[in-house]
Amino acid sequence: MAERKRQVVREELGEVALKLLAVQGFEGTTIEQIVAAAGVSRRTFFRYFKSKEDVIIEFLGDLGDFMLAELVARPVDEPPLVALRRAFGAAVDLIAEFPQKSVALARLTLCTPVLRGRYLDRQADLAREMAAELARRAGVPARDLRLELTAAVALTAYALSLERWSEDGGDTDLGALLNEAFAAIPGQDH
Amino acid sequence: MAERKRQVVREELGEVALKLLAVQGFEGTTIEQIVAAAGVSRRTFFRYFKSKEDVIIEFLGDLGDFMLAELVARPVDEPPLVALRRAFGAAVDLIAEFPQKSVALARLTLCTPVLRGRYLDRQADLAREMAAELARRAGVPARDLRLELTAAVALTAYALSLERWSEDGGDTDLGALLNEAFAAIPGQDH
DNA sequence: TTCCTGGGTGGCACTGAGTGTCAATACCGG
DNA sequence: CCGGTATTGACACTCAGTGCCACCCAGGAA
Repeated sequence: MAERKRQVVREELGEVALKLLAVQGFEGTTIEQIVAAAGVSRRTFFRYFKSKEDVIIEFLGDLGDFMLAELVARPVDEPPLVALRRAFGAAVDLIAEFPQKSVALARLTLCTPVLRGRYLDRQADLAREMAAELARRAGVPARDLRLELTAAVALTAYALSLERWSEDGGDTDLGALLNEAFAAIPGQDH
Repeated sequence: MAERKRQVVREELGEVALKLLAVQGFEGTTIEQIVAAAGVSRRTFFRYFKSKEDVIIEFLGDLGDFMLAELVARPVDEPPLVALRRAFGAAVDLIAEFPQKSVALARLTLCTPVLRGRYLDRQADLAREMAAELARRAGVPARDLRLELTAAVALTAYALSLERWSEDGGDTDLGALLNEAFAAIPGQDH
């Protein structure tokens, strides 16, 4: 009951914030403006989000968790790059369901230094976790150099696709971009 | 003349700051403490550094510029990954000249979220610039997917080496770690 | 109905980063 | 010794983020 209300306030705050941030830019928008538009106090904002960045970044966190879960769900006999591509494909489908919101989010993240930093940080973390999962599947010890590099290059391919997609304004087919980027990864034909 | 003095103050400020930050951590150290130890005013600090982060990050920026210059200086007929490995090797030699300072810098950067974000941001930028240089050498249009992925994976190999090296406290041979990491990059044998 | 208890909220004051402004000062050539 | 330029310090300000406390408003117990 009270839990429902919390979720509603949180989503409302997130929506209002994204709208303002997308229009005025990250640095150009103060928390004061966000909470005024949402009708809550400044103090309450910080009860829902650790920082201004977190309003935007939490979407990325959720998406990362989703991608990792998809990877875990892939059959164990798939080669690493195939499993990664399919896992990312599922995430891409999720993104494509809300193209306008995703583009706004991506644009804001990519052109705001502090957000881009947090995004890349999360990506590096994800690469580590994915490499660990790939190691588990392959039955080799964690922190395998090859697998860490594989996860990193796959995530870079994904990031490049997303970047170009958001530059195009979300018009092109993100799934196709992803496949193209994965096809450009060297050393997977043997 | 006055230019000399500026450089002296800047270096003194940088040294004092690094010492304090390494001991107390990034968040745990205030600008107040740094300027008190350096004997200048808070305002003056911000005349030399754009932000607290910049005291640390500027070293990374210089190193990145150096690596890029080394890459440009490599013979054009070297394959991309070889040219990158050699360029990084030169940077590694530079790092190995000041192991204690480099380890402090690396540790601080890697375990402070906001600094790690800036570092990764810089690394992504560098990957883009290096890919552009590789494209120029190869005579292909810029923004080549393969080359961007190559640059990104090479920088990841470098970053992984640096990470393990700093975890070891700088005891191991960073150059050897780098070669090992590059050897683990898939798809370079043909 | 009354009490009272707990989660959510707003107000307030505080720290710390970062910026603009201005007066003072130090240093240089003439 | 003097005038101009660059550096500095001091002060005031904005904004992010945090701690604290009083308040309010449900819902359960007497």
